[in-house]
Amino acid sequence: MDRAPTIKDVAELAKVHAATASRALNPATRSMVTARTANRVLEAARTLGYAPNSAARSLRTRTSLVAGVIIPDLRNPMFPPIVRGIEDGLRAGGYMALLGNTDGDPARERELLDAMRGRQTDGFILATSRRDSVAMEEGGRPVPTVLVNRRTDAADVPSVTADNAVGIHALVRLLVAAGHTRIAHLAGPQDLSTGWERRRAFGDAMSEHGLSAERIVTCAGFTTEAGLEGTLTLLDTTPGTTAIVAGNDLIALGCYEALVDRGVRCPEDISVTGFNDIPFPGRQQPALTTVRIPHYEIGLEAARLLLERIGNPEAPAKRVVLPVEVVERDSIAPAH
Amino acid sequence: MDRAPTIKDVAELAKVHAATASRALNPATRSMVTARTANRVLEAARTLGYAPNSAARSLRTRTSLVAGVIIPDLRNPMFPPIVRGIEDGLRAGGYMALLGNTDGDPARERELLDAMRGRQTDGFILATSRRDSVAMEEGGRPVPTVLVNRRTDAADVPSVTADNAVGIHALVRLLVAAGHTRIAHLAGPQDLSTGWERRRAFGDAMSEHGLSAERIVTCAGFTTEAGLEGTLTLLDTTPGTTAIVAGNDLIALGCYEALVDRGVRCPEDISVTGFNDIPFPGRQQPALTTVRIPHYEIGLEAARLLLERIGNPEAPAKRVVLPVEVVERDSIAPAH
DNA sequence: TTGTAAGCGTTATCAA
DNA sequence: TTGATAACGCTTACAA
Repeated sequence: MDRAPTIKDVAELAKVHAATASRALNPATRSMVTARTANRVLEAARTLGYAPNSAARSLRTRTSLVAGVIIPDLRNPMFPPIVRGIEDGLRAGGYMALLGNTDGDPARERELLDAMRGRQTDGFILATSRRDSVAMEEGGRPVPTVLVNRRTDAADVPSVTADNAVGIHALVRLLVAAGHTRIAHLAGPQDLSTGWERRRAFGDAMSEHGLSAERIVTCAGFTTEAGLEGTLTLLDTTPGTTAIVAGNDLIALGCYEALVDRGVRCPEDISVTGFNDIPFPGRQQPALTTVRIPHYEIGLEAARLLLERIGNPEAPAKRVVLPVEVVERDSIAPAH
Repeated sequence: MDRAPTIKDVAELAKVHAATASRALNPATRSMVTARTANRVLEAARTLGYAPNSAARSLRTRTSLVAGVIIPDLRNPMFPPIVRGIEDGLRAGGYMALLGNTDGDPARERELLDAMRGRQTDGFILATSRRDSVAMEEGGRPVPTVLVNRRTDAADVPSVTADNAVGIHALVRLLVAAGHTRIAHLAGPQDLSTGWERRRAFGDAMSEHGLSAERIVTCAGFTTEAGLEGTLTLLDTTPGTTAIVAGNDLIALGCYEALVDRGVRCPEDISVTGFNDIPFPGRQQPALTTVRIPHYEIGLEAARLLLERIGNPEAPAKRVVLPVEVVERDSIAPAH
């Protein structure tokens, strides 16, 4: 045998027709066949080491058992555990993941999406959506899609996100308990749900404590550089700030740098908090108080949702929100 | 149009036969067609938003433009940059990556390999090979495969690895320059090329400096736990050790823990070095002197090699070794 | 240069 | 319950 065995080879060995072999091989149709022939076919398949040709199957059934997973950059420590969760979740349904990075470039995202659809991908898990992104469709039918970590304003696409509001409320509570009142927020980009929800939650949390949320600077991105810039602006425009709630851990890191530049001590002069609890390259000084989000579980749940969605594309879109947990470290000190 | 456009739709719109459309669409065969018709077809394809059905193409051509990438665990910080490099390298050849994690389980690896082969994967990039792993074949023909980071003893499979020998030599030179002579090695598993090559290089480097490499303990794995265990054994069996060359960064981290347990100070009492320069979760104390390997480039080069291999499976197997760089931090002190 | 036709391996429909 | 047959969309001899 110098080529992979086909279902015809199996059928021949089992002395049945290819169609019968197909029925015997597929668990869903196995009941259409007598147990005896089913066994003969299975046995033949085993001895030949038969594996179905998925290209042929895809062509015929119009499904591929492959899902596209699109993220900004795998090197962002947010994503490896999420992607791992996705992979494990997909595996449970016999699916595999086709992975693509966009570096945040919408054009690149389009390309990837097109290329993956051309490859008969059955659905997508996207970590790249913006608040105004719209649901994909193909010939009037929605393409099964699940958003992960970020979501759109429109509620028509299923999503799995962390509980941003609860996380921010907990951080603000911690700061208030430490005596802070002049608390600022380094917001993330407002076209991303994460940036927007956290900013909104910050406003809500402040008013709950009878404080006004006026010390807000919006950063250009969820990056260290943007965090540095944002902090400098913040220090220049809102004197008296004693605590900063950063939009995420990277912004908090940039904040650390800016504080050092300006000779401001953390946490003695200004307390700082992050969000996400990503593993840091190298040392953080001081260790950052932040909100841990369940990265792996977010991915796992997203995969489950996608499998559901593929099974029933018309079902209402679930929006799953997973609980978070505050991790107290050394970046908060009592207000002076 | 309630279904994706096929090449027939394109042909119809361009008023040519499907075969002609196919020739016009494929850059390799475009010269068989007049420029005028080629343009008409391309134009028609664009207006319809045509994307070729890859299942049909795969079925016909027996290639899928998909490569399988198999790693132990994406959450190991070694792998994200490697995988990202792979993806970028594959993209250059129009390929995409199907990703799978094995958690180091050979059975799981077999499953993945089979599942991916069933999906017509054109080749594999494996980060999971052991020294005694054998080249895969299918019907007598080798399955195009490239090994990353680890390789087999047999030289018949292409691989891309970091220069383990140079890295270890540089570390030993650093320690010797700091006055150390009683230098120990916490070796990684000897069935992995990384563990074996580093151990061998340690022996060579020591003799080059006229020192004997007798203080060696082999750890059960490249993990923090194994590093802790190994260090305890080392301290118990080889008194007088003033420096430890750990098999990788995780082993070094375990070493740190063991030293703290035993009340030994690092680097004052014992100097420690790592390998890989992975981004650490949280803080390391003291910052680890280690060898940085070019993760991204390793992945990129592996992808290039795979594309070459797919193009010409019979060509001799290249074994690419990429240069490394020592990163001096705070975990080495002068010998007392 | 273009059209015709066959076939890749599977599964769904229809008939026996 | 099983077999025959057609079709999925594409590429490639071969013929025109």
